Order: sequence, then C-alpha cells, then structure tokens
Amino acid sequence: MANFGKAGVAATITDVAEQSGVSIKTVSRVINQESGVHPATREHVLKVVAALKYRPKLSARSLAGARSFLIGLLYYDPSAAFVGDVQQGATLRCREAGYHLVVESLHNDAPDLAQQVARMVSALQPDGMILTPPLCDNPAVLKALRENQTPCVLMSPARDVKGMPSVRMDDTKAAEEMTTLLIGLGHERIAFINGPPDQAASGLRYQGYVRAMQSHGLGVDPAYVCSGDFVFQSGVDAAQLLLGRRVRPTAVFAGNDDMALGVLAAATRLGLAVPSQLAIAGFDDSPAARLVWPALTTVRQPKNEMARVAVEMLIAVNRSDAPEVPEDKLHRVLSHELVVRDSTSSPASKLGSRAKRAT
Amino acid sequence: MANFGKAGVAATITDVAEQSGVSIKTVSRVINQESGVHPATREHVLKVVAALKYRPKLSARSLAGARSFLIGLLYYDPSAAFVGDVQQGATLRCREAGYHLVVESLHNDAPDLAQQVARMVSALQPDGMILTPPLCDNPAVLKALRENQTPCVLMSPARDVKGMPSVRMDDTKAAEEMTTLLIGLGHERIAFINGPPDQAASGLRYQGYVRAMQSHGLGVDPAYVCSGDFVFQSGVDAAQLLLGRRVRPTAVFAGNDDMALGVLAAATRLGLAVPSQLAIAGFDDSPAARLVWPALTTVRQPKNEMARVAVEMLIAVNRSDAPEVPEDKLHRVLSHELVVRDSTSSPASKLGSRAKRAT
DNA sequence: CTGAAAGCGCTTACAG
DNA sequence: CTGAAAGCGCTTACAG
Repeated sequence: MANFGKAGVAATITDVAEQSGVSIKTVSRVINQESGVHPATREHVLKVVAALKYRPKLSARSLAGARSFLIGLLYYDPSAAFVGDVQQGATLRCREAGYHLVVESLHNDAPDLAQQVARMVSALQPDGMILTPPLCDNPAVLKALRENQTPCVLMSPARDVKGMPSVRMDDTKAAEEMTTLLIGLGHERIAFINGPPDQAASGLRYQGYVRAMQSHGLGVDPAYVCSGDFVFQSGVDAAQLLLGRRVRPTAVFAGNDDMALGVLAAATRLGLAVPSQLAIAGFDDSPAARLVWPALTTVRQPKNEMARVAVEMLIAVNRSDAPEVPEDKLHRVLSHELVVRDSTSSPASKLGSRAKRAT
Repeated sequence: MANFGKAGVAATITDVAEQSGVSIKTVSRVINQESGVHPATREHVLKVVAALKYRPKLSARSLAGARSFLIGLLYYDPSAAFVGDVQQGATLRCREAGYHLVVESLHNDAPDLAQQVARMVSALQPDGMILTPPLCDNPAVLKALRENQTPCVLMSPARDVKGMPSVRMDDTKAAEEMTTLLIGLGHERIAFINGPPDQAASGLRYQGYVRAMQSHGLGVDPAYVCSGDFVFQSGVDAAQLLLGRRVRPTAVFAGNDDMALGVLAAATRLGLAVPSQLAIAGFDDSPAARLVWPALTTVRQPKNEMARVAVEMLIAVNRSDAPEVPEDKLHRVLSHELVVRDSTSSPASKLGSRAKRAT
C-alpha cells in the first residue's frame, strides 16, 4: 500500500496517483504542465499533490527523462565581484523555473581542465552551463562542453562564437559614455589606465575612451595612457606615473574599479583633493566602490540581468519544442548604467562654470 | 549490444561490465571503492573504466542509493564577503570528494522560507546543507531541514544547537587580541563601534574588546563605544561622533570592515592622518580592506577552512559506517589570524617610543 | 483525454 | 570474492 502522508516518508508519484484515482502518467502530465488533461482532473490531482506535499525528485526525473533541472555556473576567480551578482541573478531565476544552480570553481590554466569539465557534465548531466570570463574564452572548456553536447551560454566572452549563445554589455559604448561625461564636466586632460591585453574588456574599454576623446577633438596623448592589470597596485603605480607628469591630468578613467581605487589611494596619499584636483572614474561598480571616500563614479554592468537572461536561454533550449534560434538572437547585449558618485566633478579650474551650470 | 566508446554516447555501468567480463555489481563495487574485490579484478575494471571514460551518473546513483553527492549551500546576503570564500572552499572540497555544490540564495525573512527550503531539499535530496548566517539561526529553516531529515552544518551560528554540527571561529578571542594589539602599540583611548544587536558576532566581538580593555586596567569609557549596523555609513556616522569629542580616541576598532572603512573615509575627509593621528582596525578581512589607503588592519576569518570542514562533516555523516559524533566534537572552532596592515601604528604622541621598540 | 508497459542507470539485499 | 534479481521514481513511446 502506498504512503498517504506518513511522517518522515516523502510522497511519490505513485502515492499521488492512487490517492487521486488516476494513473501515474496523468500525474506526470499535471506536474509537467502538459496540455490535454481534463481541467477537473488536473485540479483534483493538484489538490492531492498539495495535500501530500508531493515534490517530484530530480534524480528520478533526470534518470528517466531528458532534463536534469540543473544548471551549472563555471567561474575562475571567486574574488571577482562579477561572480557574486551573476550567481545571485542565476539562482533566483533558477528557483522561479524549478531549476537549481550548481557552481564549480575552476583554475583557468589547470592542465586537466578539460577533463574536470567533462567529468562534471557527465556526472551531473546539467541542462546547461553558464561560463564566465575567462573560462568562456578557454578553448579547452568549450571543446569539452561541445563533446558532451552540453548547451552553454557565454557571459561577456572576448568574441562571440558562431552558434554559441552569449550575453554581454557594450563595454566600448559604456567607456565612451564615461569619457564623454568627464569631457562634459570640462576635463580635457583625461588619462586612461588600461587593463591587461589578454582580457577582452581592456581593449574594448580603451577603444571607447579613444573614440570619445577623438570625437570631441581632444585626441589621445600617449603620455596619459598607462597600462595596468586590473589590480589595485597597478592603479597606484599608474597614478604615481601620471601625477608625476609636469602637466597633470585633471581626470583619470581606470579600466576597472580596483585600479580606480588604486588611483584614489595614491591621490589621497599625495594630498590631492578628489574630485576637485583629480576626478576619478572606474568600471564595474564593485562592492568596494561605495566603501571609499569619495565614493567612486563607475559603470554598472547588468550582471544580475545578464545571468537571468542566460538561465532563460538555457531553459528555452531544453524545451522539447525549442525552435532554432537565429544567429542574431543568439547574442544578447544588455544595457549598462553610469553610476555617478562623488569622485567626479568639474576640474578646479572650471569650478565657476560648473557652479553656473548647477543653478 | 552495449556501447563500447561510441562517440556522443556516454558509457554506462553495463558497458563497463560487459567489456570487463564481470557483473555490474562488481563494477559498482570498484566505483564505490568497496572492499572485497580481487585486486586483479579491480585493476582490470579500472582500466576499462578509463578506456570507456565511464563516469557514473549522479541521478542514477541518487535514485538507487542513499546518497545524492549533492551538498547545498544556503545564504542570504550575496554581497557578504563571507559567502564568496565559503563557497570557494566548499566547491574545492566537494570536487575532491566527488560531490557537487548547489547554491541557493534565500531571503531570511521571506514568509514562505520554510516551504522554499522544504521544496529544495525534497527535490534535490542533498546529502547535506551548509547554512551561513543569518539563515543558520533561523528557526524556520532549521525546522524545515529537520523535518526532511537533511543533515546540516551551521557556520558561525549565534549559538550552538545541541546535536547539530557547527563550525566557527572565536570572535571574542580575536577581538580581544586585536584590542590588545592596539594597547601594545601604546593606545589608551580606544573606541569601539558595535554591530547590530541582532547579530551574534556583535556581542561576541564587543566582549573581546571589553575584556582586553579591562584586563589592561584601561576600563571601558561609554563615550568611546558607538553602535553601528555593520554598514559603511554607520561607520562614517560613528566616526563623526567620536572625532567630535573634546578628547579624541587615538584608535578606533570597528566591529567589521565595512564600518572601519567608514571610519577611514570620515577621517580622510576631516584631514586626519591615518594611522598616526588615528589608528583604525576592522574585522573580516573583506576584499575592500586591501583596496584602500592605508590598507586596513583586520581579522581574517578562516572561511575557506571552515567551509572545507563543513563539507567534511557532511560527507562523514553520509557514510554508512558513520559513527556517532560526540557532542564536543560536533562544534569545531578554527583559528583566526590578525592581519596587520597600514591603518594601525602607535599614536603620534608615542611615536618616539615606537621607534625605540622597532630598533 | 487517459493509461499500461518498458526502461533510464545505478544500489540494495540477498545468495553463493 | 562475485553475481542475479529487484527496485529506486520518474518519463518515454505507444495504444486506445
């Protein structure tokens, strides 16, 4: 005899079927929201499901069917502010859809990376994978996933791969907007601190800076362009270089927040007033951006939203009626946001004109 | 006929058994490292496993057996620096043991929290759950988990629950050590910024401060004790209060890093030199602690290690031969570390004596 | 609109 | 030390 709500023993589909007086197939139809079930039957089954607190077990569904209701999130650098928001958006969207998020931290340069990925997907059989940088640009990872026929979505990949879904923001446009904002405040000597050449975002952001400077007739002075590596200390170093120039820049736009914080630290140490003597802007809206004084002006990536869209795409792919997605719908670009805080203002030399504009 | 390594089709236990000339039961024994298999047989099976790239599917193991090889991590505040490190330690330990980490972000005050948890565990059937604050102190969560008979480990709970495993550090001792460090540097007027009363860490850390002050005959001046809420702004506010006193403190020990960063911001804005005019110490070693100038002296929680231990405990519980764990072994306390950076030094008034000590 | 049968890939409980 | 049988709780493919 079946278990009708005994304490400590979870109900199964058989319990629900017996209690409802229908076959397990019909219960299955109701659970999976399939069409072609008499409304009255459906309602009745649903009542029994609630009464018995029946919850289908993922392992059984996964073993019998084509879906595991598991989505994987692969990341490399856990300290990256990026991951936190992405994960948050992903878990919430997953829960809404009855999916669960499995996370795995991998070393981008591990020699057995492909094997680790292969092992994971064949054990877990996830319905899809979300890849964050730099893993989304790692050929070994992509190959392993392809071989195991696991659908995936690339988050902010260096370049789009044909046929492979991706979600990103427009780094170049955002950097152009931030630079234009500084120009609008009256800055002309705007320095830029670039990220490492092997990260796609570096080049894209630099391009945006260049584009804005040129389109406003300011040109790019090589003396005002430094190279960094997206790490705090490189921002400090770059700032020391820049602030040691005979003619100082009045604003520094750093390729990411960590470097911008380095600039802020260096400026503070030198006794420069930020933003009046030196305006500083970053990129990422990392948690630390609001934990300093003055709070950092920066670019907010729609990480949460990007993650939700990624989950969405993966769920869609797994539906039996999934239509072919045309190439141009495969690569989503979400809109960013400039977050103007206290580290930017007009240069001291133009404070008068700024006051005028404010009134 | 079975599949001997056909492309695109994953090998099953049957494939391995046929190819090895043994029964699936024997393959199962080898996979699960059970004793009582002839060494030669084991070796041969292992070779076939490798050749066929056989990887047992979690869903099948979970459905047939008592283990799911899934461990859940429940957290509330994703921005909490806490979660990142915990997760990192947990995923790595999980991978080593062939487990996988499923993460879920929950609102601590959601009305249907218990149901959300119940739904998750009955669908996923995880072998265990790791609960981070404040969820580990939430009765609704604990009740739901108990009812579903899911083993769990509490990370830094407000108080230990009898029979329920926990992992923590000694907040009081760490705070006492940090205060003693400041006293050793020559500080006597040491202010403390407390966290919110509903968070266990607040009281524990405050106690450590009090203990150190009293044991050094300094006593606790109520004028130097502020209440905050573990958020940046409350650190700014407290600092403004403290630095407005006729006789200023020479050091501020904040109950966490975010508030310490608020103190740093306020001090910087007021033109106070840190650390010479004001020493600042925090607690947590959050990522931002090293992204400011001067870099923050703080307490490093062994989060990574705590997570590994938590996973360890959960895996142990699930082994069939799991022995009863005595109550005193159920609550692990791991050792912390004082991270002395640049935001602390002797007070300006005693710099001479400090220089003496340094030589 | 509904159901009976087979089977997913493993582990359990038992037998030898 | 090894294996045959049953079964975990679902979905699939088919029939009516």
